[in-house]
Formats: sequence, structure tokens, C-alpha cells
Amino acid sequence: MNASQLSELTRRSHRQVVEPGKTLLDAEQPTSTYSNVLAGVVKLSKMLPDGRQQIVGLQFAPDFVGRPFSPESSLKAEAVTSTVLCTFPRQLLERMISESPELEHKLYLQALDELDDARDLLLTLGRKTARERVATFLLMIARHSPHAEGSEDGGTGFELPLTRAEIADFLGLTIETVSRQLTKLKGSDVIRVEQNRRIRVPDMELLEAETGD
Amino acid sequence: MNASQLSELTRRSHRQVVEPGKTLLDAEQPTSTYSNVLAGVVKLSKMLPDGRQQIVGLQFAPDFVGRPFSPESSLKAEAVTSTVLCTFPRQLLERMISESPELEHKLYLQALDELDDARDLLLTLGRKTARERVATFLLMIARHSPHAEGSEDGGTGFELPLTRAEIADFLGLTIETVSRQLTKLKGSDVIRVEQNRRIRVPDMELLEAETGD
DNA sequence: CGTTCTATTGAACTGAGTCAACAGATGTGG
DNA sequence: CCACATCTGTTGACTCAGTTCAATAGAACG
Repeated sequence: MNASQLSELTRRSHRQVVEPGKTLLDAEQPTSTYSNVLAGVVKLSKMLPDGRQQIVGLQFAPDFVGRPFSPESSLKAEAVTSTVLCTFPRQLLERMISESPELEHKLYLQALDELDDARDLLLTLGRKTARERVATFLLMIARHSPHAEGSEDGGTGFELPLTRAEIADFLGLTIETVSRQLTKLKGSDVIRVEQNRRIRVPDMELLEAETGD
Repeated sequence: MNASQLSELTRRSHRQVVEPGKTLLDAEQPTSTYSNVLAGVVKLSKMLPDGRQQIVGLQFAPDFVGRPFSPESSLKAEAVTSTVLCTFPRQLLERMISESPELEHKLYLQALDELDDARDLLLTLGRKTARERVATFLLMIARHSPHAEGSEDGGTGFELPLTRAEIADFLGLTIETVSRQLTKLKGSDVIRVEQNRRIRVPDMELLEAETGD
């Protein structure tokens, strides 16, 4: 990416803060914009005609959201937390990709990472028990938490960006099963649940031992 | 990709036929080669320490197998049918990528396609019933079958490249459940099973209606 | 301080798993 | 070419993890 490209991107990109629930990309209408996530969390989900839903990916800063080279994506992208985005028009991005091998290289590397994430999740959905799924999810969030307080006395603490319903949609479970497994992990002293969204992990290795891998 | 690169690739690549079960890539040892699948089917799988296994992708010709820019892949790649491969050393591929934006572009496009496939499978594993999973799998194989006989009298016929155990590993089910669902789909006249591996679909739309999407 | 989300808990149900027996295929050597 | 062994796939009976339905309890918000 050269200097003139960078300046054009800065000029034509649009920085914005979006609230939870805001749709960035819908399976129905063709993709018109791309975004970089600067802060917050975005969920990617798929839905069956009868309403069953599956979250197929979570994007954290500084991930890129969008599907280059394809008019529609069959995916819905939605902000799950309050999110800071840098948005730019489709044509600009695609022209810049064609002009800048370095940009395409970066996007390729991110696609490979997303592919690894998706395949990890496939193993989770295909073969893990409910308890292992919930532990796997908690560990993933802990690792992505910017200010997960380090290992002082009380272990690591972090905030869950997703509701129970969203965790269920991510793990291929029901709300009730997620809730019950959290309660059981609490009973086994693997986690402490402080005010619903706030989780404390006294010993990370104990949690890792619950993930199945 | 320019002429000298192409000739170097041709000279240094190695064409070979491998039998079912042959491992192309292992989670343990670092990746030393990359391959193009010229014919046949390759499975990508992940395993938990206790032996539970999940197939996270199937590669058909002319897919590329390998994970550029990462010494190890955490994936195992194995031929499921007799397969024709074009193999070349890691360093050659990575040098060629760095020299040829067009090559990287092609690989990027394939990665995006694999990502779409992985996410489709996530929806299947997270939210579909056993019957829907089996129907989804059959439809996928039918669409990838090179000589799936067209719609004459008896509908479409094709060969399953996977054993029941592999189908189960792909769909997050057990062998028994796969077998039972095939029997039930046969009972509903959605498919006919001719000699275990050979499937006939009288009416493709009937099968599509069983996939859940 | 009521209304409305969001989350927890309980009881009953069920789809898929487990365990076990059997049946077809495929293959091998006498 | 046939008996035997070995895979691969099917079927049945039973179990159980996770779902469903329903009631309750906290949080958040005006």
C-alpha cells in the first residue's frame, strides 16, 4: 500500500461507533461496504429458513469484516458490543486490492486465520460435550480480552461480550444448557460468576483442562 | 506467475498417485510440502487427545492442500480415495507466492471458498438434525461428482468417496446414526442405495428439501 | 417501583449414542 | 472355486446428554 492509496483510504473511509445489534452485512442484500473493527466485537452468523441460527465466527479488533470478490456473502454480520468501525466502499477496497499486493497479502493472512478459527469451532461443534464447549468458549474470550486482569491473587477476570442466547448460538446449544454448564463449572470451582457477564478464573490451567483439548 | 516460474514449478514439482489412507500432512511434524489435488478426494481432520475426531474439510480437484505461512497446521490431510497429486517443496511455493501476486490471489480466492465451506459445515454441525446432516452430505457429494449421470430415467447416480465411519466423522455423528438415516431416507424414497457406496437420487429436489436449507 | 429483558432452575421428554449381535463384501490361500 | 477370515455396514434394545416446556428470579430501565 503506497502513500497515495493510504491517503485516499483515510479520506474516503468513514469512522463510526455502532451500538449492539446493528447489522453491518446481511445475507440478502449485496455487500456494499467493508469495515475494519477498531474496537468491540462483531458476530458472523448463518440462519436456516425455519429460524435456527448459528454464529460461525467472532471478529475482534483489528479484524476486517467483509467478503471480497463475492457480491453476496450468505452471512450476517452484527455488532455484539458497542463497536468502533472504519468503513469504506466496496469498489475502493477491491481497486486497492488489485493495486496493492501487500494489502492482499494481509487479507490473505487474515482469511487463513479465520479458516483456522472456523475449523477449531468445527471440532468443538462436532465432537465436544456441552461442558467442554462452554469451557472452550470461556477460554477463547479470556484470551481475547484486552484488560483481562493478570494473575494476581484472584486469577484472571474478564467480561463476556455475548448474552447467554448468543453463547448458545455460537456453541450449537440452548440457552438453558449454557446456563447449566456455567453453574456446574462454578460448582467445580473452575470459574466464578460475578454479576452474570463478569467471569473470574482462579486458575487458567484448570479451565484449559476442561476444554477437551 | 511468469514463464520461468512456471517452468521451475513444473520441473521441481512431483506428480504422484497415492492410495486411500496415505497421509499428506500431519498435525505433529512441520509442513514440508504442498500439493495440488489433480484427481480424487482428500480429507482434512482434527483430533482431540482422547481420540475423538472431526473431518473439517474435503478437498476435491483442483484444490490446493497446505497451509502457507505457518510451520505447522494442527490439521491432518489424508487421501480418502486413490488420488493424483502434484507436490512441491514448501520453500519453492513460498518464494513463488512472494514473487507472484497472481498466484497469491488465486490462493486467497481458494482460502475464501474454503472459509465459506467451513462455515456452511458449522451451520450443519451446530444446528441440523442427523437426517438433515446426511441429506446435506449426499447433496454435496452429488454436486462434486464428476460423472454423476444426468437426469435420465433413474435420476442422478454417484459413488460415495467416504466410508460410513468417515461420513460420521464429517457430520459429527456415529456410524450407526449415519447408517440408520441412510436407511430412513431410502424408506422415504429420497435415495436408493445400490451396493453400499453407490447412491441413486430419483429426484434431486426431494433431496434438497431434506437438507433443512 | 412496576415493566421488561436476561438468566437460572426444575421436571419430563427425546434424538442420538452405546453396546451388542448379525449380515454382506472383499480378500486369501489351500 | 470354495471355506475362512476380516472388513464394512446394518439393525435392535437400552441409555443418557441435551432439549423442551414451564416457573421463577435477578438486572436494567424508564
